[in-house]
This record gives sequence, structure tokens and C-alpha cells, in this order.
Amino acid sequence: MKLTTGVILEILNGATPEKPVFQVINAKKIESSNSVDRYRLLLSDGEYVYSHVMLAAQLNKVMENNGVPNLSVIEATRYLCNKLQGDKRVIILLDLKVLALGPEVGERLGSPTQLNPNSIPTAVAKPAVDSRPNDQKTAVFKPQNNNNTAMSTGNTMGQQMNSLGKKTLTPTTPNSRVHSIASLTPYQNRWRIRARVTMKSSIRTWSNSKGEGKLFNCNLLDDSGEIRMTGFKEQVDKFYDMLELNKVYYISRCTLKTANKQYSNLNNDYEMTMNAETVIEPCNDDSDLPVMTFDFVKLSELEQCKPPTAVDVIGVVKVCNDVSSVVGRQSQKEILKRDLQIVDQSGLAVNLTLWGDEANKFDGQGFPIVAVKGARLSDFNGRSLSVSGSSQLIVNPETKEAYVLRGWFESGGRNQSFSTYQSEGGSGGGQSSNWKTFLQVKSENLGQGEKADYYTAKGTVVFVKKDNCMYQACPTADCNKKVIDLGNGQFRCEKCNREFPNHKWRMILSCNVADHTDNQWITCFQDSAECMLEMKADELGQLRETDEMRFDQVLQDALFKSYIFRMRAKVENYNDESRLKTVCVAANSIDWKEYGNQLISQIDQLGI
DNA sequence: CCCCCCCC
Repeated sequence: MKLTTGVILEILNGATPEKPVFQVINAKKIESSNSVDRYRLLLSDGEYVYSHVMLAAQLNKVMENNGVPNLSVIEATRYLCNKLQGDKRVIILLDLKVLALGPEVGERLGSPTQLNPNSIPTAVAKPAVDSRPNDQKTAVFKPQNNNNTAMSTGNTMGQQMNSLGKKTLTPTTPNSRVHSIASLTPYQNRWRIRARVTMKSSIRTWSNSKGEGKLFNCNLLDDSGEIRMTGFKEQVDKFYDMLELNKVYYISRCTLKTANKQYSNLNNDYEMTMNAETVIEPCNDDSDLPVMTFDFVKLSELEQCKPPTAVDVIGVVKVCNDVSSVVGRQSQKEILKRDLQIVDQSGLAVNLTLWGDEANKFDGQGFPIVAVKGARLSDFNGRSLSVSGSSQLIVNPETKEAYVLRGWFESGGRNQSFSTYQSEGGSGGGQSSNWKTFLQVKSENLGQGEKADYYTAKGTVVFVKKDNCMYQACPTADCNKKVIDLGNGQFRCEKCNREFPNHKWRMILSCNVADHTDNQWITCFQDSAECMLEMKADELGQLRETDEMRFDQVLQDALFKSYIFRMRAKVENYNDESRLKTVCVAANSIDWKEYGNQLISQIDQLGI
């Protein structure tokens, strides 16, 4: 971990080397009564320690989360140096990447001496570091191998650094005041906002009875709120390439309309559409605007999220499947899709589906990291994620989370085994597992609703009813109707209206199962009954007729065994009497590791 | 002006 020795002096003398590496010796919060708090850093380059260093307010969150503890080695991905009155110079860090956390570094690197801000040597220690032309310089801040754009910003870099200290104001109409997004309504027409693009969709085309065309949309954010903006046809050509994720623009003259909440998850009653009059200009001074923030949910915590919902996730793409195509159920259109399996430090692997163009273009080589803002969580296979229209996918983001994740993956994470949600609780069947104790089943009045309630419970068989636990059924494959023994070797099925020389055995096993809270009478049909009795119904039927002692023993042996039960509970009414009828849909032997994880997540859920 | 998150 090498510091860029001597770089502080270079910067203070007007040089603009890219991505200098510093060590943060100390950070101090400067409280402000009339503005936002700011952090002041003591920064070392190994040669000098400089104290006039400020952090852009947008990075406050990182500091508050202790993301840059003392002694951390950082790379300044964006910075500038301003001259103040009296020729004082202050370095402002706009964006940084933590290369090593303080505790890992553990010591001051090099033997830097304090630089007196009032007498900065003019001599630059080293020759100019970067002799490349400017047009190359600006390009460096694009993230590596990523055509989806990155969350590390940086457009303004070139311009800002080339105009150190002489900050340009608005590119045009400098005197027209900037409105806040929250103040926009359809009832005003002279406005201008300054906002950051926090989501940018790909270009989509449509074709319906009203016509066809192309469009895209993006989300805009300022410190008052957010709004969705859509561009059609000509505006796609005019503005799509210009608008970049995470960058800031002055925007005016769009058409405001009431947002259809059905299609938008943004907190704004309105949305806007670009029109022929729309003006959009880049804004180079963006350090004061909020940036896209993520509220990452660990993959193991998806268990506690109730689908369907939107979550922010980040993970390493462990498996990247080929693109395939499916036909949309209602649109009847062919849609491309690609399934990824992402993993994180929580030891879970979850499916993440990409759609359309994004699926097509995705390059899964080299275990990329993906961050998704607003991924759609469904309960398919326990838990599944999908990059929906309102999600933003970012490949190989330059954030601390990604850095830590990469470190974990490369240092062994890639070789560990991961749990998945799919096999959880056995059957699943598109349902989330909905773990309950038998006491909860009663206290939460499961099965009282219109539809049956499904739940999962661990229980122990404490009683099995022997009487009427099996019956002779129609031998036709799909008919399980009870047959009438005609006493002449023939069995009659009323449903099939036929007589058969044989029958099959079907089970309806009534059991009482208990957990540590309560017990529950349940009905087990063929599959679950065979599972619990560890014998096929036909064999058991034979036994019942030929060896009742052994038959009894089979039922006896079923007792005091524990299973993960999948239940369907529904209150049934007959003769003015209502009672909860519980059918065991599946009885699965317990995978103790998985059950242990389940208990851990339940404990986590208690929040203690 | 569109998208209703697609499929298993």
C-alpha cells in the first residue's frame, strides 16, 4: 500500500495528478450552526502531513459510519484545491476510495513532517506526474469494464481540476434562480432545477395500437426530493447520451404531469416529460448535491424482507448463466433474460435475474460485483431478485462495500459453500416459508381468512390415529375415490362407474404433532403419511391385512420423530361449528444445518 | 406517447 509521496506539495502548487493515495492521520468533525457539518482531515502523503483538508459534505455519511477510521489509506478519486484569502490553500476531497482501513494499516506510513499552511514551498518535489493530454484524463474516472456506468461520479473532474479555484457558475442564464424539485408543480412553467441523475434506464421501444416509438427514463435528485423524467423519441436522441448516471444537470422546460403511482416508486406526486423546449445543461459544481445512496440488505437478511418489495443489494456474481428467452404471460412478447447467482459474506447465494438488453449485454467474466438499487424481491424459490424497470444495476461499483466484498471473495469467500433459499422448509412452492409455532398458529388466527394460510413449523409426532388411516381406492391413476368391496373380488368405483379386480391403498393419517409451545392435529395424505411411516401405502395395506402386529409397530415407530412440516390451515364450518383444519402438505426430515440457520435468522429478527 | 417487472 504505497502513498503517492510528495503529492500534497504538487497539488498545493496547482498540479492535478490522478488518484493520489493518502493516509488519513486524523479526522475532525467541524460542527456548523448555520450550515451542514463538515469533516476536516489531517492528510499524509508519506512526506508531508497537511491539515487544510476538507471533505465534501456528501461524504459525511461515510465518516459517520466510521468508513474511514484514522490511519486508513485512501485514494482521492476526485478532489480540488482552492485558494482562499491570504493565499491559503485548502484541498477538498470530493470522492474517495478506501484502499485499506486504518486498523489494517495500524501505523503511520513513512515519516511525514507537518507542512505549514502559511508557507508552502513552491518547489515541487517531483516532476509533473501526469503528462497525458486532458482528454485522456477525464476518461480515467469511468469505472473499469462497465458500460452500465458507475456510481462513482466524476464527470466534473476534468473541468473542475483545470479551473482550480475559479469555479464557473451556471453555464448559461447564470442569474435565473434554481428551483427545488419538491417545489415543482404542473401549474408553473418558468422553473429550473439542478439535480443529480440517480437512475437511468436503457432505451426501450414500444409498439401498440396508438403507435410506436422509443423512450427512456431517469430519476433526478436534489436536496429537496426526487422526480422521474421521461424522454421520448427525439428527446432520446437529443439527451440520452448526455445524461449520465450520478452526474448533475440544470434542467428546465419539461412538461409536468401527475405521476401514476402505479408505475413509480418515487416520492413525488408529479413526474416530468421532456419536450421540444427542454433545456439540459451539465453542471460541473456538484459537490453539494446529495448522491445516490444505498441501503444494502445482506443476502441473509432477505429472509426477513416480505416479498414483493424493492431492496438494495450488492454481491459477487458467482454464476452467470447464458441468456435465454421467455414469452411474457400477458404481453405474449419474447423477453430476454439472464439468471445470475450472487453471493455475499453472509453465506447466502441468491438468484438475480436481468432482463432485456441488460441481460444480453451483461458480461459475467471474472466474478464481477453487482450492486442493484431497488432490486425486486420475490418469494420464488424462497427468495429471488430481479432487476426491474425501476431498478438501477451497477457493475463493479467503486464503493467501500464493493471493495470489502472483493477482498472477502478473493481471500477465500469464493471457495466457501453457500446456502440458498430454495430448499428451505422443503416444499416452498413459490410461498415464503412463514415459520410459525403452533401457539402462533392459534394466537395469530391462521386460516381465518378467505384463503388458506400456509406455514412451516418444526414439530414432533406425538400421536397417530390408527383407525381409518387408510382406505381402498380406485386403481385408476388419477382417481383416488374410495371403492366399494363387492365381496366377489371386484371393487366398484362410483366415480369411474366401473368395477376393478384390484384396488390401491390410500392414506389419510390423522396425527397430533407438538412443538415447545403447543400441539396441533393435522391430516396427512398419501405422500406425507408414507414419509412419516417410512413405508409405501400399498405395502402398509398388505401388512394391515396380513400382519396386524407389524402394522401396529409401523404406526408405533412413527411416534416421537420430528419433521419440518409444511401446513395448509383453513377454518372449516359445518353444523354451526367451526374448527381449524390443518393439512400437512409435506413432512420433511430436518436438515439441521439449515434449521440452525433458520433459528439464527429468527433470533436476528428479534433484534436483541 | 410508456412501464404495470415479465419466465420458472
